Amino acid sequence: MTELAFHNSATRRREIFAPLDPQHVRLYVCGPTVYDLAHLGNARPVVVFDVLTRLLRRRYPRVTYVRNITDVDDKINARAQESGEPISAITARTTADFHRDMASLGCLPPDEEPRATDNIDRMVALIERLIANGHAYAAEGHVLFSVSSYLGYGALSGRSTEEMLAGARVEVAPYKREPGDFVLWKPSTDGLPGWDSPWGRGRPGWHIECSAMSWRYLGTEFDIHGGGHDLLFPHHENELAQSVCAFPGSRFAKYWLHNGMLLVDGEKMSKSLGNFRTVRDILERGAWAGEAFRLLLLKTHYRAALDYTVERLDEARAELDDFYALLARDLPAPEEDDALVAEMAEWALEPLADDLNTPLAITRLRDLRTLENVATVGGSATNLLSRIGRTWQPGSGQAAAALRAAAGVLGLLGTDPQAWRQGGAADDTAAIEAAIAARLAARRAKDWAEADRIRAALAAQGVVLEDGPGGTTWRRA
RNA sequence: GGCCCGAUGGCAGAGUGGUGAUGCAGCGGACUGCAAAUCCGCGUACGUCGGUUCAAUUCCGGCUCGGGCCUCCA
Repeated sequence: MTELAFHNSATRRREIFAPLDPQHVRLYVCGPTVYDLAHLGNARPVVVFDVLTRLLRRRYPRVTYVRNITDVDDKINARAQESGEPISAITARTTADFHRDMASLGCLPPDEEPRATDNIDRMVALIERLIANGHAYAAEGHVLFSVSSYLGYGALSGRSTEEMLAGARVEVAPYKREPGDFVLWKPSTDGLPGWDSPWGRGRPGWHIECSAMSWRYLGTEFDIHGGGHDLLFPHHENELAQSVCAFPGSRFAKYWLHNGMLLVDGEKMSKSLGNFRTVRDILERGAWAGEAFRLLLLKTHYRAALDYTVERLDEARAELDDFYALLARDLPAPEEDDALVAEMAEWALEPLADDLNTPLAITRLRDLRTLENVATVGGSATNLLSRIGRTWQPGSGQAAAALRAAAGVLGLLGTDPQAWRQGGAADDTAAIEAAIAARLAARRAKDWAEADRIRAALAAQGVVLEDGPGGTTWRRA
């Protein structure tokens, strides 16, 4: 099997993946701040790292995937103040919405999903270590990380302290020793969530929670840290600084993976810009929409920017229609250990080993589709086989089985094909079948006018007929 | 202003130092009573100016344009 290689943001180059413990791969991905519905941009890392995790699971005996829930944050506080809804209600509801939306996109839950508020003691312990190690200081109820105490600061995001100050947009506050120092702990007034600590009643800064939760579930060193590219600085830079300084000699994450931004009209989709569309908006388009959006995301390499349009969503849907048309056929099922099926599936997935090249893997899925169509419906795959350098002559059902297996690793094509094609209002199924039988009778009698009239009537109610060698099948448009 | 990334045919999007993926749309053919589905075939591309090379879309540099980060942000 081809060895895995990923682009490591920390070194800005492609590196062979060698886990710290080949028996147990560990990864941490930054999760949502639960104050509002997830937007399309929020969904990208969830889908991307879902595929990565599925890939790792089929190659390593054990994988632990941790993704946090940030349920203490000033944006949540602000939302509660605006709406009057209690914080706990907002975070509980938003977390449930997030789970539902991500499941609709075919994402499996992480192994651990810690909440920040359940790990305050860990954060306090971490901050105490940082103070003891001379990397943090308390001032006016705040605790700050001293950036100048850590020589490696800026290495991850590739910027020097001078460069960061050149922008001169860092917040200057009287309690800071240096402008670049960032908050680990801050005081809370009575109306705000707070926890008792050695520095008084307060709440954690944003960055410290990920350091605390990755430490708890994965230890001081683990394999992969993922997240959106916009988190590289300052969030991940600060996380790294905190963790390495709290545990001298440790390296924190070995590989840093960052997904590119999702754009709309050429601009980053974000809540602060107000140009976002929620996942829920997409899902409301129909039962097909979740998987179509997932395919849309995976048709672009994870590190590239992706411009979202509704046309692309429709295109992804049409492509899934074609895949499901094939899978809906009554095909013979190959043996469990069919060698050709395994070989074809492995070939289709091979591109994932090269920095998660999902677009190329999807191209190979299409090739498997053509091979199955040729085997089942007829035609020639000579040029296709020559292009891919293979001599496969799969029998009916073999390429389809490989397609199913390979697509499963991408989290695609898992829907029941009949449900995909004929889902929706189910109470007219008998009437449709009856109409098809009537049309068949008309065709036998060569009454083409009547046959076409029935077909047109069905089309008017959104039902498309397909006359195949095995009889007539139908789907909803 | 600083740092980073990108620029491929009508659209989307891989990849490669030399015989130019793939999908959608378009065109032609096979099949079909006619369609649909399916199969086969066709066309247009590598932002720009230089450099290296026998050979560059692919490597290097300048320029232009676009995006991201530097502040909450997936």
